[in-house]
Order: sequence, then C-alpha cells, then structure tokens
Amino acid sequence: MSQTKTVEPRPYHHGDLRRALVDAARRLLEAEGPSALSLRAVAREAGVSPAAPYHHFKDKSELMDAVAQEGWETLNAQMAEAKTRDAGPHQLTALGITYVCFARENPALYRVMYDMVREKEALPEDAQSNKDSAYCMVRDTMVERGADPAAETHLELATIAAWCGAHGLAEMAGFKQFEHLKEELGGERAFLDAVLSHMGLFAPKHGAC
Amino acid sequence: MSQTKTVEPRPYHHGDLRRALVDAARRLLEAEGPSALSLRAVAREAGVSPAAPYHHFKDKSELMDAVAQEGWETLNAQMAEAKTRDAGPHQLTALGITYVCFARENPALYRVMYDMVREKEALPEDAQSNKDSAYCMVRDTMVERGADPAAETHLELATIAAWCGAHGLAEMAGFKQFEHLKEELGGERAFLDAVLSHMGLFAPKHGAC
DNA sequence: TTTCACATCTGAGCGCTGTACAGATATCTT
DNA sequence: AAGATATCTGTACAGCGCTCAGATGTGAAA
Repeated sequence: MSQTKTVEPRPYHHGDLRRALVDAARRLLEAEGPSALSLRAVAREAGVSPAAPYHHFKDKSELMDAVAQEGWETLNAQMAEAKTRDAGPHQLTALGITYVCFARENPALYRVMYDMVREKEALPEDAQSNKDSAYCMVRDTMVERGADPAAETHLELATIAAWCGAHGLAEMAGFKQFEHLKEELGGERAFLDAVLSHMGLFAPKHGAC
Repeated sequence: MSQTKTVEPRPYHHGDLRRALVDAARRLLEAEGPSALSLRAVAREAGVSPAAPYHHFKDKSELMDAVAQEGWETLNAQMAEAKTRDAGPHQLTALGITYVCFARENPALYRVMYDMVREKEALPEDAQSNKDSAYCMVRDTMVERGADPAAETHLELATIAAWCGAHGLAEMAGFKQFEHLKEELGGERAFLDAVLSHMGLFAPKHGAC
C-alpha cells in the first residue's frame, strides 16, 4: 500500500493479519457454524486482541464480506471445473448439481455468502460481467445449448429463473420433510437431479411436465 | 391492551403477555427491521422487564418461532384468497405471484419465517399435511390443472421445484442487478411474471423455452 | 544514524445483548 | 383465610460490536 521495494505489499507486524483473520473465520465457520462467528472469536482464533481486526476491516460485516467473497470465488471455480468435466447435453444439469452440492457441502459458508447478498440486495458485483462467474457460466451454457443470444431479455430471465431454482433447492434440500423422497429415489444426489429436472431449465429440451 | 373481561383463558397479570409480545415483535419488525428485533427491545415495546418473556417462551428463538408461525398463517391465508380469486388456467402463476409478492411486501417477516425454517431445517410442521397450507395448495392446484395425482413422487417433486423457484425469486427479486429488466418489462410485477413463467412450473403447459 | 511519521496492535471501557435467579406480587384453589 | 402457583421485577453475568488512548514496531527522511 505504501512502498514498492518487493513484489508484495509487505505487511508490518503480524505478517498478514487480514489474511490470517479471513482464514481464522473460515476455520471457525467450518468447526462451529455461523452462529459462533463473532468478531472477537475470530480475533481470538487468530491470536490477536479484539480491536486488531478494525485496522483491516471497517466493521464486522466487512470481514464477513471478505469471507463471503472467497466463498463465491470457490463456487465459481467449482462450477468452471464442472463445466469442463461435463460438456455433454446435460451440462446445465451438471452446473445445477454442482451449485447445489457446493451449498450442501459448505452450508455455513453458503449462508455467509447469502447473508452478504441479502444485506447488499445484490449478487456479487461482477456476477453479470465477469466471464468466470457462476452466473455468466450458466447464461453462456444456455446459449451453447441452443438459447438465442440475441434474445437478451429472454436469456437473462431464463438465467435468473435457473438461479432462483438452484438457490431455493440449495436451501431446502436438507429439509426433513424430503427424507422419504431421497430414500425412494436412492439418495440425495438422485433427489437433487429429480428436482432440478422438474424445473425444466436445466434439461435442454423436455419441458416441465 | 390490558384487561379482558371476556371468554379467553383469563391470564394473570398483564392480560395476555404472550400475545402482546408477539404483537410488539411484529410492530418492531415492521418499523425497524429484523436486526432491531432483540428480546429486550420486544420486552421494552411491550412495557415489561427483560426477563418477563421467559415465562412465555423458552428462549428468544421460541419467540421468533411464534412470530414466524403467524407469518406462515398470513401467507397461507393470502394464498387461499388468491386461489379463489383466480380460478382460471393461470391459477398456478397467480399463486406464485402471490407468494413472491407477500415476501416482497413483508421482507422482514419473510426473513424471520425462513430463519425459523433454516434453523429447524424443515418447513412448518403441517406444511405437507394441512390442506390450507401454501404447500398443499400448490400441490392440489397442480392436480386440478392436469397433473396425475397417482404419480405421487412426480407430483411431490414438481411442487418442491415450484416452491424452490418461488422462494429463490422471493429472495432475489429486489436485487439491484435486475433493475433494468424491471424497467424494460414495465415494472416489478411484470418482471416477476416473466421469471415465474420461465420456470415452466407455474404456467400449465408451454414448457420452458 | 538519528529522527520522525505512521501503520499496527493492545487494554480498558461503553452500551448493548441473551439468559439466570432470587424475591415480590397477583391470581387460583382449597 | 391460607397455601400453592403462575407471573413479573431487579439484579447480575458473560459475551458481543465498537471506540479510543496509548504502546510498539516499521519504513522513509534527515
């Protein structure tokens, strides 16, 4: 931020407290869940005083934003990997499954991610512009699978609809009421597959019912 | 606000503190938003000491559950009204719109409702059994609109898919990124309609794309 | 090298929170 | 009239987000 002797910003006392705090937060999040994620607990976990974080984050929500941001980047990466892994006609379904599985495997992180999104009332800033964002990946895949890229509004609406469905499923997949369906269908994965295909947006061309 | 000469269970000191607390909570929720909804603030609003609520609720989350429960009942009622109002072929869409509009008009309450649901990892207990629940209403409407009631699994999956989509849209409809779409389509209502119809679950029979 | 400016971290403290508990008070039962 | 019990208050405690004055380390200027 100040000098340019070496390549990196070269931190001062701690090493890189900002990084350490975000790491500590993610560790706590995984170990204790979102309710344990207090600023003081994070500082404790990182081995600094409760006031130290305020030199790197304006307030608690800014620290949470940093954690959430990393979550979005991880999600983007997993979606990209899924897209290259499955290039067949069910690519969209594969993306949907990947999205929901990410949420199911990182429930605490997913919650922090959407806490941020709800607070800001917006997806991450670059969601619609960054080619590598999950959102753009879904939209592009729709085009590759036959949607007309000239019908911009139509395409955008379809992407939003898919995103809404995936997010809804991500939040509800774990509900107790659906246990018997999972058993009947042979596991959670099959359940997710079935619900997604009922959304009619993730399977290329066989409508809804 | 204090006396009750009438039929009711005849409470002791306050009148019906439990009721008063839930009312106070809803008042606060609407006026100050969900972050202002502390147990102490609710007690203050109701004019009692911070410890008083503990004689009516095990802890804060039980009070929140009561608020959320009322929210679900209000939602159920509005869905029922919508169903009788619009009995045409777009009944399902009307239900979807009603759901999302409820969430958009009562954002704080909707959040408390889903806080409960996320905590319990389940929809309200009677969601799948109570005929008057929004969930059953959607499922029944699907049958009335042509779905095969014998294909139970299929029907259940379609209902879940629709619910997921509606919930996703309820949470995302206010996002800043979608402002231009709302303008282009001529208002938020048209936007909701468009996204819902892209889900392919709310319009009876014209697939997705 | 000494000095200085400043980034970083600590410790104490404020007002808030959820919750516990002992004691006061009102109501119901006998 | 007396006792049991439900209800409410006052006080207290630990934890929270956040602020601020002061200590401490660091890089740049003299």
